[in-house]
Amino acid sequence: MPGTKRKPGETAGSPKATRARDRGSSPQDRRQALIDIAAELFSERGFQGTTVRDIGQAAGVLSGSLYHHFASKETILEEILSTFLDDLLESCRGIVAASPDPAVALRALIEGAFVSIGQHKAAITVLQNERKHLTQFAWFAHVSKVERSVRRIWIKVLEEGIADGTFRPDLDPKITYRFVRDSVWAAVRWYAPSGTLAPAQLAEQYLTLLMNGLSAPSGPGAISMWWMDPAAAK
Amino acid sequence: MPGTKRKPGETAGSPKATRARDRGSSPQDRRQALIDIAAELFSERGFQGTTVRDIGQAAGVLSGSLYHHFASKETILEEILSTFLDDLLESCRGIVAASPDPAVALRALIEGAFVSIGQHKAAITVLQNERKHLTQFAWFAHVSKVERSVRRIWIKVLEEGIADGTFRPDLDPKITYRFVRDSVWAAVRWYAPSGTLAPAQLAEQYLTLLMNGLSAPSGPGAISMWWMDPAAAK
Amino acid sequence: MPGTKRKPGETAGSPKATRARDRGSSPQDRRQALIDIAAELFSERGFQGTTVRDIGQAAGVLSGSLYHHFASKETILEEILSTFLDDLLESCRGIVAASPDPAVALRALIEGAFVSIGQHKAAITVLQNERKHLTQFAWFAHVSKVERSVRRIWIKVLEEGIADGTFRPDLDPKITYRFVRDSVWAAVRWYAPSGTLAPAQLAEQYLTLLMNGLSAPSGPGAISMWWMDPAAAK
Amino acid sequence: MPGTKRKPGETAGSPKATRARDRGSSPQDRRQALIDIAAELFSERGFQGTTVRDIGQAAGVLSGSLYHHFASKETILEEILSTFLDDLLESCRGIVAASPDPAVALRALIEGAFVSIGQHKAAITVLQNERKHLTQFAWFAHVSKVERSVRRIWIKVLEEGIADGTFRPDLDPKITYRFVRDSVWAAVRWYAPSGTLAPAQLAEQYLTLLMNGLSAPSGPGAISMWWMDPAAAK
DNA sequence: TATGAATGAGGTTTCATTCAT
DNA sequence: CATGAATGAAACCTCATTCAT
Repeated sequence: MPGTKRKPGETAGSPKATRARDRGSSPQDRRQALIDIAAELFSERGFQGTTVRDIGQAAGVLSGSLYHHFASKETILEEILSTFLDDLLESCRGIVAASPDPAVALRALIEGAFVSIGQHKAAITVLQNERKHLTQFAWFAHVSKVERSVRRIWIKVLEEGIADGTFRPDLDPKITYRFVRDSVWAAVRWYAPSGTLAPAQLAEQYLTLLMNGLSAPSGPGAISMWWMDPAAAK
Repeated sequence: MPGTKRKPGETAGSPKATRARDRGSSPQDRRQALIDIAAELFSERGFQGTTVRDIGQAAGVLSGSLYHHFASKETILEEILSTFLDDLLESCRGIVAASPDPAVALRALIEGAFVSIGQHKAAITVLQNERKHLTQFAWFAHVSKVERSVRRIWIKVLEEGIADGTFRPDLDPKITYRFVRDSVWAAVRWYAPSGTLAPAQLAEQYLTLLMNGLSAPSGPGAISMWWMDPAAAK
Repeated sequence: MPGTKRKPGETAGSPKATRARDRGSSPQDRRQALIDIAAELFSERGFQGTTVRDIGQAAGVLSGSLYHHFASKETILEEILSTFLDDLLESCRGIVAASPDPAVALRALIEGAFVSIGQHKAAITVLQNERKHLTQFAWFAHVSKVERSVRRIWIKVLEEGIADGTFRPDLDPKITYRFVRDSVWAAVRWYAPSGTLAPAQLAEQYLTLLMNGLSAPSGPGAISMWWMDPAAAK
Repeated sequence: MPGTKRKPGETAGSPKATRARDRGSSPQDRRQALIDIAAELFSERGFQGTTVRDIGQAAGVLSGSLYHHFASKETILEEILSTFLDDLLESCRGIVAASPDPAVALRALIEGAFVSIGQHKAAITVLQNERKHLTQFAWFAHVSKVERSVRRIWIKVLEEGIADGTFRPDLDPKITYRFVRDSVWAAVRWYAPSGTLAPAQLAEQYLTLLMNGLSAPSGPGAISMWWMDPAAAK
């Protein structure tokens, strides 16, 4: 169709354009819907890689209209991250309050982290990918603070487990925490909860690996040390 | 308005301005030096978060001068990623060629991955954080291809280890590979090889955790299954 | 160097700066006005010789604002050329449909071409000067296609005129078409419709030359002045 | 071949690179060769559309090297245009000096113009396409001056032909000059002297058209008036 | 003479944000 | 609340030109 004039700038996408107005929901719901749309995009393209135009388009409004709901693009991210971390902290607190036993607590913490991948994919993705770039913002201090609270809970569980003989004593709780946290959350990049692998299955695989290690169980007391440097092990 | 002079938007950093021309290094070195500078910045601020002005400034030249050496900002990244993956593949191939034993091979693969954190920090960081945004570029196909080759090597080692009874048979090699890969490379975000923790120490901690699991070794035959779902375990 | 403010590289022309927002025209008009401004500049300085800053400045906005209306500088040109050629084709089709006689049709085609100089100066100028550089763009295919349609119409008229004995048979219609087309449109470079020479007068001069040639009519019954405007000729 | 490092910036094109040095010719010849190369590119891509890198590459040297031969890109163009116009003026002067008869002189002038298309394609192209942009340069005054001299010669021939009854008296010599000049030179855009159409043939077609007009010759005194508006002509 | 690294100005384009309607 | 036109800063990139080697 040559000769057809194109109109750039912004035009609210035709198919979704109606969605914007015929929503009988409360302003709070509208706001949350926008946050969810933005979160989806952030997790797909990154925070820097998502433009406010993208968000507006996905929501069926023009970019300028977003500023009636949020002070800035950053504000949206702030809300996404805060919600995630507040949820996470609450969940962690509930877990340790309910589970005096370190082993049980750790298991629940890990499962909870896996579950959060499904619920807070965007927040986890952005937090992993763009933390450095975000630390410059004042509001990020709150996020960091909550993160530290969560960290303290995990480390306390690990330390108690080591103290009471549940966990092996030759591990640094801080390093261990980072490994566990990172390896659980790294799954955010490839794990799609809607796929063939149920969250519980995935968690099971991971717990098996994490708790018993890769080595095949071999006769009682027969823990070999093959992974030590053979030369050094003589 | 002829005769009107506008303020230039960019000036080469004053103290280094003189250094720009009297650099006595070979042409190949200069190019590599620029790549290294860019890599450093990419790993700190991300690819999208680093401007060509930043790179130029860090190198003591104006941004335009970079285009004497590289066709585009993307080209620089391409070279960083290709170099990393080519190195990695070569290293992996050498390892499996030299280690017929799956256990020994796995150990070496993991150590090699840790070592690469120190050498290719930028590539690993960018690859983790901006993979999605990168797949749209044609050149990324090569990167993906090499990644798949590496993946095949790891999985083969895991499968062989399971087959010969070294590794526990109840793990999916593909999932296991992803966990191990992710948890090793996730360390790129916080691990500074120049710090107090030597790469070998870190690798040792990780191997301990990975091979034997978190559980403390307890008396002969006393492998409890506390981490199983308590409800299911009765 | 935080806190350092750099002089902006561009400022909307001061006297018109206020005009930018309170323009009361309809959206379509605004768009067309921008196209007209750009066309004027393109015809004066060429496409490559006109910067988007020039266009913005002439329109009283910053260059970036143009991208609210057009996807790129090229898009503006595309629209200018398409409009011209669509108009031209329509006009040619109307003429041949209304004039079964080749002689009458040719006269009308030439007059139409002269009139179009006044209406589509920019398009004709750019098309003549930068055709080669333009063929690399995909959208130019449409322009070329319409040009070929116009060409077919002209050549058909010439062929019919030769066939029925109106035009001299010793001319190649294709070459003749090119000469006529080029010599009419070449006038775009020096002809200003607002000057002392009215389009009709110019067309008349050209038709005199084209139809009878430079040679003075020598035979008996030599009719002079036939080319004058019939109305004015009494 | 992934992993292959690309080197942008400039590298003297490999196949032609040798041409640069093994030329045993005089510096004058070298200079002229560069001018010819530049002329070719200017006529293909326009002056603004040709970069000094393009010229250098076509000549097998780096762009910087051109500045040993010419003060600037503009200087090259200046030389191309001056040479053309000096040649043209000389040719025109020779023609009118040798042909006292206006009809013969005009014919020779036109033929000469056609021949010049083959010899000075670049100059004619650039002059047609970028005249406006060039008038701002001081050196262009010389070009304009010579152009005016040529114009004076043509117009004199036309005026003499009208005065002695050779050319029809109802034509404005100035307008006629422009038409003839433009329609001859417009052929530069599509006429390839190396093609199937010899320059002499083309000139013949054009002279036929120009001298006798499009109308088929019909019995003496039988000049029809078909081109008049039929409606108005009754 | 030629090279190659650099400059500096300026090009097109992007994008978060503002604001009158 | 939404629109749409605009801003202004900054992004990537180009290119004529310079100059030490």
